[in-house]
Amino acid sequence: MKLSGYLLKTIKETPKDADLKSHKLLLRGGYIKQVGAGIFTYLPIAWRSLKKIENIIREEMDATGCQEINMPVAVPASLWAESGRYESVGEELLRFDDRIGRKMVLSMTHEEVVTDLIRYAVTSYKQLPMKVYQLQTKFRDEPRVRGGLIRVREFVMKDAYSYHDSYEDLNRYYQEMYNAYHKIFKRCGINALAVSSDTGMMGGSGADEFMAVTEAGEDTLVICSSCDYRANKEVAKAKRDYVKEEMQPMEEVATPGQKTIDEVATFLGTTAEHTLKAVVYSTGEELAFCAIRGDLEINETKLRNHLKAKTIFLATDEELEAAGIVKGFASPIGQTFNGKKVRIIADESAANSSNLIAGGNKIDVHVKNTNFGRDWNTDEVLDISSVNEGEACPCCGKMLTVKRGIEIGNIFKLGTKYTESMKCVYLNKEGKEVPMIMGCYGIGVGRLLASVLEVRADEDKILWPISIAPFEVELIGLHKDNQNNVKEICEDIYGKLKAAGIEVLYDDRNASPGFKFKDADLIGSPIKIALGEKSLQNGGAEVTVGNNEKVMVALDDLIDTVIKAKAELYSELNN
RNA sequence: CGGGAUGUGGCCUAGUCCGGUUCAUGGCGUCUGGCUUGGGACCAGAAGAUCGGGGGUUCGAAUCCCUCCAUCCCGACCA
Repeated sequence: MKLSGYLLKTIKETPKDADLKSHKLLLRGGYIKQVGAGIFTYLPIAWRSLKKIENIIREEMDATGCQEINMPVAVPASLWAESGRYESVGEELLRFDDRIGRKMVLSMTHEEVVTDLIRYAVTSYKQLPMKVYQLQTKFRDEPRVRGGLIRVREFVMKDAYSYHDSYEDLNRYYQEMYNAYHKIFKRCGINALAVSSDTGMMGGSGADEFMAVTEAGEDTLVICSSCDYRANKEVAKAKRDYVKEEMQPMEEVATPGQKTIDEVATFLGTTAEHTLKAVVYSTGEELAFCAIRGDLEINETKLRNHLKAKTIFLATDEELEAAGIVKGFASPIGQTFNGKKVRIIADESAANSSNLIAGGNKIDVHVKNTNFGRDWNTDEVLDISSVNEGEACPCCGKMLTVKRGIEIGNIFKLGTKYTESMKCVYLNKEGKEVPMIMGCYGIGVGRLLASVLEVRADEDKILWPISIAPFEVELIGLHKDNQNNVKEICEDIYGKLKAAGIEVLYDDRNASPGFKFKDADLIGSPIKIALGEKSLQNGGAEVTVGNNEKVMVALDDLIDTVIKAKAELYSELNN
């Protein structure tokens, strides 16, 4: 490809809307053009990279026996009604009516459509397992887009779905996918970290997320410094020692104006971990009165899952008042909640610690030496706490560390959530009708592209892994009006590179050298050839491979040198 | 949806508090001509803006007020 006439528009100044490194680079390099919030056009260089990522994914999916299909974006709402998600999913599912008033949705994921296909096409255990995938546009009306391609509303996703006749087989294939994912990301130049995760709106029994570790990430990861324990903070656990001692008699103390945990602890000359904190959440339908040790925080994901609620939020002052809860001085002890039904939920930390200082349920009063079981009680004791950096690993007890990550892929064990509701059944060996057992597996293609930049790029320079570079090689022609045949020589080299099966972008424009070099820094080819009068005087062309120093290569050796460098760059990625 | 911010030629930006000689500054980019080819050259000329939209106050509005919209950031949410 020659750069003259190529649809590329680089810019010097960073558009003010961009904040993240990847976003700035993608805009400056002319990879993407924003059309609306979270909606982008991809220019040729971006599209080339995306296609390469897609092909890597294809190869690895095919290798697991997954078959490529294509499903529609606009689908009848009735399918989503079958699974129940037409109602249960929020406004990120874009719903609309077609011309004769039929309810439609823009697919944000395809469990319903694919399950509709499988229940039609697969009816016997002899056909299982069945695995399909697609690379296709998703639309999600995200409440908040973020960071260029990191979080968008319309994007291409690889989504794969597998159907099995047993959990053993699902687990086996899940592991195969797990391995394939690592391979895909590695081939794209990223060492992804797999973490245990929440199943969210997908439902099901287990899930892992693949994370690109970077400060720009939206997710918080809890990672053991010693063993293999890794989890999204949403589900992470910690091993905690609780203070167990002989129960002392309860004692009311005046704590005028001391509302927060820290204030109370300081006022009474102790520390937050000897206190009991009450936090009240609402689902909109019921209140959850949560008791947790004062130094810990509620993990809203854990709580929401336990409550089986779509959303939860801190109870409003009105809700608290109606239930007779005294803000700042509340505790589960002797609560009547004005007769209202309020669930008391105890974090393990609160239920297992002795002699905690709790609220007195009266203004300016706290109570010392409160104990679960003796002074208050509930059937709902579980872990609803957030893990903090430095706590002990639940597996090995060593220190946990915290990092940020971008979720570039995820895999779910769905079980029978969709196959039951949509009657996706097969006949087993006994001739009995049974729902299939399902898994699903996603990768955000554009997000992966942006993540590669977040992880690998400099502030103003891109160096793509060769596997996903828009062009493997850029030939920078430094010539003016073909003086001393420099242009002819470049054309010749360009032709030979192409003939050797190398993807080369030839900068043949009539621009200044500085201009071309700056553009090359943004196009990010891992192999760059600078060829001009000066290099010819020095014996040939300058070749720069990756981050290495540039080397002078005689023209006769140039093609071989590039072929060799290319092979080495690929093998580094594949190991 | 809550909090914050911003909106001025294609891009970045001055002017906005304190209305009026700037009915709009400068740079980048674009176009024409010249010159130039090793890190975003130079010279000359040109095109390009109803100052996000609407309404209001005023003799007069980019500037003040109301309202709507859009975009970004934080939070909520997120297969």
